[in-house]
Amino acid sequence: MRLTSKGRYAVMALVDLARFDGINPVSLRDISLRQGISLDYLEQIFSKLRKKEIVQSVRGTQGGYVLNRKAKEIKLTNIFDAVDEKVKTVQCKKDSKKGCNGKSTKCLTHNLWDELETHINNFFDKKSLDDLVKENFERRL
Amino acid sequence: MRLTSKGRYAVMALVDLARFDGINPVSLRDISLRQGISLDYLEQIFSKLRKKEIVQSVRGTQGGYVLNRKAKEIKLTNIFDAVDEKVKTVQCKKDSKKGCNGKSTKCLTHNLWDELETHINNFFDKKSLDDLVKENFERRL
DNA sequence: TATAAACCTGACCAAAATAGTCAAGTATCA
DNA sequence: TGATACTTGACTATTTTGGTCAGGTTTATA
Repeated sequence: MRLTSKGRYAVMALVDLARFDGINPVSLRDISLRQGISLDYLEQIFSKLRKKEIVQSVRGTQGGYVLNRKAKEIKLTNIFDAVDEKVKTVQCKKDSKKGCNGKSTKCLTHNLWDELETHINNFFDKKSLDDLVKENFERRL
Repeated sequence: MRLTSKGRYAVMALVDLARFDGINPVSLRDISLRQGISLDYLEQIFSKLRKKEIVQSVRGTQGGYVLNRKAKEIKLTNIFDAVDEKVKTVQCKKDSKKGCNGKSTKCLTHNLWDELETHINNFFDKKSLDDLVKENFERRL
């Protein structure tokens, strides 16, 4: 099981951006340089974040992106959801015609994976962007 | 983030096997048929489980596999570990020469991923094979 | 002791997902 | 009217996954 870069990058970029929340837009170029993430890739990611109304774009010179909601109200769940980073434990859910592995019944461990998903999602539901910014800020003192 | 089949199959197969714990060896052929997992793939998986002393093989006719420890003492962590299913959230750890993304410092979200790993591993540490067998048995009543 | 059942090993491979790059725009501020 | 920055979509190399295939070896039992 692994977390993909897309999800990680999205969170990193948003933490970077959140530090300037309310001050001025942050350009992707700056984020790219500071976080070491390819600009082109960031654009793909921010396009999705914008569609899900997590950020707002500001065009033109001195433009960039700003948060569309308070950092406290942006949960990691929202971010992962926006960039299609999902916690997938079983395929069975995809085509509900079949059970698991083509059987008509649930596989022996079906409930387990459900539990695990819930467990992980709980973690993401609790954490807000604001939490991350604060943690990071405290660490620097 | 997704869980790979290898980890899932390993757990499914072991739950299947654990139901006959102490009675007689279970052949991979039987598990393959019951769980709908390719025999060849099961062999790969059980080879790893045996090396980590989670199961023991019984050769010859009527042979198969048996648990090498009590089901209660086999945690999911052990199983995942055996089949190289790891919870990987950050790459940074791999080459400790660099920080994250080639920076000399930890990335803004490094602690977050560490926390997440711990959170997930806690879940796996608590669950034993025995728990799963019981849950499954109760569900059938 | 022959043979079939079952384990064991390693090489190989196709498909999917990932992690981007590249190109060609459009909008807007200064 | 540039320069800056967002916007979009197509494309691609690499890696991982999820197996298959071939050719063994070992051992119980008839």
